[in-house]
Amino acid sequence: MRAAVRDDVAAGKNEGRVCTRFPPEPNGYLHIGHAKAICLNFGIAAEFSGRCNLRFDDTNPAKEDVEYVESIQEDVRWLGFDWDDRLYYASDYFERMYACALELIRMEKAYVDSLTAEEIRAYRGTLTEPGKASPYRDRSVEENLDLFERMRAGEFDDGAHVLRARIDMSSPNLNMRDPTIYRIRRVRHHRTGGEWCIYPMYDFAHSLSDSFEGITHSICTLEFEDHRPLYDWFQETLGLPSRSQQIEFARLNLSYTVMSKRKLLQLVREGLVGGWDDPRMPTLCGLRRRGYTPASVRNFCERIGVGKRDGVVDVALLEHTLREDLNARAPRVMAVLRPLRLIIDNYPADKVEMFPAVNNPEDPSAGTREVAFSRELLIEREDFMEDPPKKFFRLAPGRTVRLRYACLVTCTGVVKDERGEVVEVHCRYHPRGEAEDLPRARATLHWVSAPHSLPAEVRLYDRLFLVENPGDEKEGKDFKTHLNPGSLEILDGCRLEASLGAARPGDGFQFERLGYFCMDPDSRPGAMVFNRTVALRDAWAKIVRKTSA
RNA sequence: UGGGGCGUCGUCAAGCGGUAAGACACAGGUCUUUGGCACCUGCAUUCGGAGGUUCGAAUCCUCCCGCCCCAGCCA
Repeated sequence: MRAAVRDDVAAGKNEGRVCTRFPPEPNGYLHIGHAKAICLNFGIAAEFSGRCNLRFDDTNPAKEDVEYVESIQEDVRWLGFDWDDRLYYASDYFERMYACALELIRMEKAYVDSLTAEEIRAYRGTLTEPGKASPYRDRSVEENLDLFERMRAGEFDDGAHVLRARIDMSSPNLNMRDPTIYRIRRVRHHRTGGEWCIYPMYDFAHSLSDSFEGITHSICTLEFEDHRPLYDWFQETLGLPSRSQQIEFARLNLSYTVMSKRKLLQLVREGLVGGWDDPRMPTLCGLRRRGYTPASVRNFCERIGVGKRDGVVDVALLEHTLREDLNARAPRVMAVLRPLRLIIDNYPADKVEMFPAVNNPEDPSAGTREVAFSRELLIEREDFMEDPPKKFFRLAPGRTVRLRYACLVTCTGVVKDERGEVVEVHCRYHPRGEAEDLPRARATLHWVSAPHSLPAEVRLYDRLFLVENPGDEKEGKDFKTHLNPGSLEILDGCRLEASLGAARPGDGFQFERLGYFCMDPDSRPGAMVFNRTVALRDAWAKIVRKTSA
């Protein structure tokens, strides 16, 4: 891909100029598949010191809406790209396109067809049989001009006539069998209002728009490969001064998720997720709410490469670029998701100490903060086991562990409720001097001081689907049958260290030893909500998995 | 049985006639006040298959096999 562009530049094509465009249709939210296209178009332009335009392909008013043109701009900006003042709309070119259509009619390269949609389909032929000419194919230029002008004037109902390019009804490429280029749609357009009642089709509009904008490289996905001859035909036949090279690439597929607009829309419509920005969605707004950083998405797009092979990229790679970025910049903090009371018997009840804690070991400039320590602490329930297996080296009766940034403690006993459940762990701490003589603690636990901690709700997310390729609906299996019932787990009663009281929605942190979390916009004063962006890699979980398997 | 594409490690992906990069995943190990991070090691005698050309082929030729896309007045 880059090589092709490089060759064109080297060959002096377009005077070495490079101009690309990202052309979304404003009929849905952008997802990570679009991010690949965005990074490609803006990336190539930047690499060859060219320009990349943002152009809305708004030629089908029945499906489009301003809601989408706004969200799309927000998402592209969030990803970190800038189109300066080059924000365009295909609808801005309607008048010029109409003039081009008139021109095609005069050249006898287009005609008004009055067949019904069904008839046109029947006349088109099949994959193996050629199509046959419409009885209206040889209308005179005058009649075509008259009819087409009256189409624009609004004299006909939807579907009464269409304008077709006059190419070759027996072409083995179905796209060349006199494709429709204008249809009547008496629908208000979100930008042109009631000005038009005929709208151009994609192939015509896209080819012309690219030429009008001086696009040198028109990057699109594989399914348009068959359209390239038609794309070229419009520019050549009309003798447009600016020609562009269409280059195709394979769209992105991610394991354990779906990417088609139709399926994503279905998830939203049927309430299977909370909305377009549900943190489990692969939409850019969903990823943003989940806590993904723009850099992590960009790096991901960089690493997957670009080719014409359609495959499925492992989400593990996305998670890797995410952790890589978050590890470098997320402030560390201590939070306990499933609290277990830990009492330090030899620590005075009214004493409170402040210990300095490192904000980010990967970034010394992030500094330190103070965390409160007291007799009553809360630790993670899964960090204590009454009867630990061999490789478990966290807290257990008689065991000594380190409390991060604080001290060494040894478990002296437990308190159980009537059901035999451990509800309290008792320990003895080792003051400096004594601690040095102890054998090295094999584990370090995170904790919070019970009286100083803050309550919060934490939402744990997992992959939305249970199978690698849920979109593959062969054998009639609906993709929704693969939904993961455990993709969202809500934890209440979590306790956070006091410094989190200053967090704001969108802020991301590493909850030490647990994962990366970010504050959700659902948070209210006194009722914080955090989303788990991604868990830390977990060697212990791997051991558990292996020994139980 | 028409046309257009694509087949290199579990997953992406370099390679463009000179003897298989890299990343993720995976497996071991070192380090460690995060069982995180970092670091080290291992991981395709082989490039969908079979022939052929060549001193030499993943790269060129032939045939075969497999997968994807196209019959919207959607994009």
